[in-house]
Amino acid sequence: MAAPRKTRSNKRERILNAAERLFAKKGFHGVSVREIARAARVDVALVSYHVGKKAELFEAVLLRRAEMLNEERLQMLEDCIADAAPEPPSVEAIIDAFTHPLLNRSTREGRGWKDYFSLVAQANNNPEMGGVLMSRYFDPVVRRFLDALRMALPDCDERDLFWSYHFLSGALTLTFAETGRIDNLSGGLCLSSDLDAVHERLVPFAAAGFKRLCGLHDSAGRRNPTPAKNR
Amino acid sequence: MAAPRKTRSNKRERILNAAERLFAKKGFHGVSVREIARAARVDVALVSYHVGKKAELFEAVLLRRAEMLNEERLQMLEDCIADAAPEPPSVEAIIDAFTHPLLNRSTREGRGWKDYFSLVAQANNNPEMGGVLMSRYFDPVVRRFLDALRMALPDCDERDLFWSYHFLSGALTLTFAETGRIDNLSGGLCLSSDLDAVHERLVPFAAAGFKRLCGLHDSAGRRNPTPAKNR
DNA sequence: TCACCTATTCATCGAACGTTGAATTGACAT
DNA sequence: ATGTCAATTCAACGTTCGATGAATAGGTGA
Repeated sequence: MAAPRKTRSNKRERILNAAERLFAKKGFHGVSVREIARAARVDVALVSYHVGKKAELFEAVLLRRAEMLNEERLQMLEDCIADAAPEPPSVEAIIDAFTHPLLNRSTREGRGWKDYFSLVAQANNNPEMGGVLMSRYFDPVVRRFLDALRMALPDCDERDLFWSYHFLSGALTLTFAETGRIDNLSGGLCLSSDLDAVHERLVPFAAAGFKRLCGLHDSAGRRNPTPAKNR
Repeated sequence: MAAPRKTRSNKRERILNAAERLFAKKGFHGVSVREIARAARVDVALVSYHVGKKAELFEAVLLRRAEMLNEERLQMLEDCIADAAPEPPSVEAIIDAFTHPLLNRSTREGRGWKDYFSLVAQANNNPEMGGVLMSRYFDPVVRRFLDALRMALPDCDERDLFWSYHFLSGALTLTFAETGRIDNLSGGLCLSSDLDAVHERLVPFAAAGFKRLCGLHDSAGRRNPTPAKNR
């Protein structure tokens, strides 16, 4: 009974790991099942046997880490609410609870997580299935964060709140892609891989945006200065 | 001489249009050259003849609209600088000059532009070639905008500036993808396709972020409240 | 009219694709 | 030892892929 289960082999995990890495690098259609099997050092038929068709393999990869991730994010959110009680938590603290578990894992918990987030970044920007899959796996947690933000930003307009989250999601997503573009642009001063530098800046950046958009209800200066110019 | 050139047929354009639409929907590897040729109602060999290999086709699609886009954006930037002179322009005005030509074309100038921006969104988040291609086609313009932002935010830390632009780029990029995720999340209150609603909000949101991150140099409250907590 | 050049079609190449049925292995319970 | 069932291998299915060489069509200038 001390012996670990050896009956259920680890080949399914190997397949998921290889798929994660390759899907992250080349996208769903950019990798073949045979290539994944080769990378996992596994017969190609085992992919169908253990996971299913190619689309199911992709979803399995996406789901595997989403669960523990969502768990941790909800825990951090509850903690930050409890810490601030009976006051509502600050916008900064909420955004930190939202982003920290992601950025921290990506920098400190191995290649797998980096690949995973790169995969999520591509899926999130893919109109073919991105909206559906991301909604399915992450929106339940997002709704909880929006609830917290409503506490911190009372009487906030609902549309402003959703769009502000959308902007935060976009900034976070592009960060995960780690395309190296900012490395070029900044001449090496900033590095795509330096997610600590991102975290340090994304929280105040997004918090300022939320406050500006959702905070005040006098309309003065809130909207775009030249909105109706169709030029 | 009044007759338009008919010798150079329009089949190359038809190929680029079909490629634009299909690449936007399914990504580079998700579409076959044969599928593009079929959609363009053109023999498959004509794709090679007029454009070249598949990768060259993708770049041709990307390049085609980038040129006129960059031209317009630089013009708007110069205008907004001239309007404010001798004062530096506001951060809001600069960001508006950066985003307006994109969002406005996407909403008001036909399906082709919407597809194009969706394509850009996917390329920008693709680690395989995204960083390189985006840098090549858009970074020259971006550098000009960063120059203007340095005028509006004197003594701004360079890294803060680059990262702030990165966040703006991510927010803009996810908007272009139009995945429908925010439609689900908001229960139909917000629509991915409503880029006017985005523009109205993205400018103040990002401007507030830039000012918070790049504006003040007293360190109080600027950084993330819990930066070094490795969870 | 004829030669020329571009544009277009046709047919086909070898390779790789996703998936599956049938056969083989290996450990465990009876 | 024998039967059982999950895990694994092997071989092959029909399809589609990206690319190209050879043949054809069609307008233009000589």
